[in-house]
Amino acid sequence: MRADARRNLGKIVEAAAEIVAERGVNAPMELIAKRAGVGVGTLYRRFPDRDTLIAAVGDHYVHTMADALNDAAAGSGSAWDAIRDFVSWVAAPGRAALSTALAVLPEEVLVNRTEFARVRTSWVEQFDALVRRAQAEGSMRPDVGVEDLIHLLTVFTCHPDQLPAPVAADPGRYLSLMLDGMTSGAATPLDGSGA
Amino acid sequence: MRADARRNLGKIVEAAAEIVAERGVNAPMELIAKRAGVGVGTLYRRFPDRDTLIAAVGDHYVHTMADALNDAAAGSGSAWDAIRDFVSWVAAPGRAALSTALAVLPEEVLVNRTEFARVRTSWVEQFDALVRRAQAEGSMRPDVGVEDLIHLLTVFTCHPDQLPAPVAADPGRYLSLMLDGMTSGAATPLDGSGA
DNA sequence: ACACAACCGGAATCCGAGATTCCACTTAAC
DNA sequence: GTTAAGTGGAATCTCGGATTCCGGTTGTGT
Repeated sequence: MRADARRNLGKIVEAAAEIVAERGVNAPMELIAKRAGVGVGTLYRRFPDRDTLIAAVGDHYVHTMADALNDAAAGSGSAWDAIRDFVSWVAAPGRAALSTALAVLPEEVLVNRTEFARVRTSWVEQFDALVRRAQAEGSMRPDVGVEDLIHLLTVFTCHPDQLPAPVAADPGRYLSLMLDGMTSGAATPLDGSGA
Repeated sequence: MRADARRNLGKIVEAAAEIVAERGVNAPMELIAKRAGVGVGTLYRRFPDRDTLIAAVGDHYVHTMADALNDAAAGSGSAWDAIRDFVSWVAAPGRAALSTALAVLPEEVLVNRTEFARVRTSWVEQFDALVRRAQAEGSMRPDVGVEDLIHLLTVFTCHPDQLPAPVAADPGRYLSLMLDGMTSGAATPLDGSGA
């Protein structure tokens, strides 16, 4: 493979990640090509069909998440703090919000994608461990689980188009509210002014 | 206007409300017609364009909300209880969840719709009063407002397609979590098993 | 019961967004 | 300098959905 071809491949996956985050799994291929600065032809040569491309995006995404979770967990604070850190990392503005997009993926797309499945599973496990740790600490209420956390993350990080504008503009505020709902103790103050 | 025509008109608005809740403001007209049990022709005769129809749906919707809020507020409990009641009413399964759909409406559609604007404004005001009352009671934290409540309601009641399946399946769970995040006191137990 | 205007349903037609193909033109690599 | 890999994007094909139109119905007044 020629050097420039490899370079383009990278640009395409990156662009696809952005566009998918913005417009969902069915975003026009042409948009992706444009964002990547290549022609549609190039896109199709590299990824014969949409699924292949999406799968590549999935791989990329799940790795990013795993790394971020690792970082958060490695911090010195409590498990709860780690969770809070990770959540706000995910909710940071400008961060590609692929979760929702990928969440609706039909299973077929990821079948045989062992790499993706492997990384994701281990990510969930690690996240789950963190949650249990936080619950053991007594800082998180016991009647919620990782799944709840993941779902909420998914909801609040999905693209602006899907969300009421004010929520999209400040997902962190609402995520924080939700986290407060998950503590066993008192609420912490929010960022904004409060309506 | 003939009696059957009037009857159809009602069926159409009702069907439109359902479909819009399910598929958003841009749902195929044909679906609406089918749901209403009429032909597309009939639909177009009554509502020359999509906007007219959507506006009608908006009127209908805002009235429903206003009534529900009244009922909740009229109850004997605390303001906070009233809020909780109203929120769960909105989140009840099967309830048409139009808010998100209508939220993305371009302003033009509702301009000149004085009826809609009037009812909505008064709804918001009443809701706001309730919130302030709850805050005065000390049961609701002071750094959130009606708008937050409305936004969150919007998020969790929007159509399944827009939401991760688990959230769509049990919006009440998440709504409850969010309400807990809004109390000044401790968290209350959730319905489900917890992940 | 009759006449007729208001109504109906839905087939037929029209339209635009986006997928996919194809090939003349570039350019990295040796 | 040669050439095979790589490129962009116009042209074509598809399909979902909007909108129109009209022959057939059905309330309604007499």
